[in-house]
Amino acid sequence: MERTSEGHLKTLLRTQGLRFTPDRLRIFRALADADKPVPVAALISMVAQDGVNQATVYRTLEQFLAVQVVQTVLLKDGIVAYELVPPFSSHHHHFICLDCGAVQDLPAERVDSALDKSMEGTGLRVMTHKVDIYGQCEKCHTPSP
Amino acid sequence: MERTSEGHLKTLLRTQGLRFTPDRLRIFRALADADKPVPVAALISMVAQDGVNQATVYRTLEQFLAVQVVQTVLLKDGIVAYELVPPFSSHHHHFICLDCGAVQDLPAERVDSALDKSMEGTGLRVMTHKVDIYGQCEKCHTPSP
DNA sequence: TTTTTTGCAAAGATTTTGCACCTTA
DNA sequence: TAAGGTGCAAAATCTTTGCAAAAAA
Repeated sequence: MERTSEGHLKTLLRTQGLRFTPDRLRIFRALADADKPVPVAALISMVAQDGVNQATVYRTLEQFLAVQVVQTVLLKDGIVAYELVPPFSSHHHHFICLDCGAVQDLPAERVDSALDKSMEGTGLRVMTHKVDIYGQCEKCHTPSP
Repeated sequence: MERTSEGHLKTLLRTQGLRFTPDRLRIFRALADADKPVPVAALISMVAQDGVNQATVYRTLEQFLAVQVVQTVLLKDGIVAYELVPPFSSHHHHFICLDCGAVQDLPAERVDSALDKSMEGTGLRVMTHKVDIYGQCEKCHTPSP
């Protein structure tokens, strides 16, 4: 049986009563290739080359969000971007540079356990979380003329 | 000298070459009163009662964001909301219910220190961070017919 | 009095929709 | 062939702008 990420997408979509179509796969691949959060506008132009209509992108993102294929992330200046979530990508956190807007992934383990511990006994049922750290990346705080 | 939050806002705005106006104060108060992240649309209607124009809300949020009076937060379904940041509000994290969308603040200490530790030696200059935890609030996972 | 802010209403963008046609399962 | 998905273009929304009048410093 298929063990690829795309195979898993196919299974997941079908399980949810959705179809595995060429357009959906193209959108999925664009997100996988980008390997960082992508704003809708950027995603639209990325897949436009493959002939995917923008209405399809909006509709697909809504579905992907509903079935947990993607999640939204806030970039600098309040721009919303989309990225794949586990198991389509690794669980990680973000470092967002407030100067240049670059986003880099951070391994999540260290923070995760502290986070879990801090939620014990709250009566809240934790399903997932997002940690975004903001500051200056190396490039932006390195001395320059 | 003034020690109130509004006094501080006044000082901050002036320091940044911005003016302390009635409309800006109204918007600030609406956010303070809400005491939780407010989507733009909601903020617009809240202050509309006080006669604040919607263009003013957009312009003010942009300035408040620039001078760090507010920050953006992502609610369920990718809705962007605004909330005051320290020292205008306490530093905290969010718990967002994936069922009903309710947001509640969580004390931040426990996670913060783990977070700081995890960033040591990365070469990144941390300025702030956001931690959003998603799951089901008590109401939503309490047994019901 | 100088500089910024605001209102208004129009312009521009972004998203959503309806419906006929095409695909997947 | 039944249930979804997609394209298209219009409609509905949401945001931004220009400019003249009003307000802050």
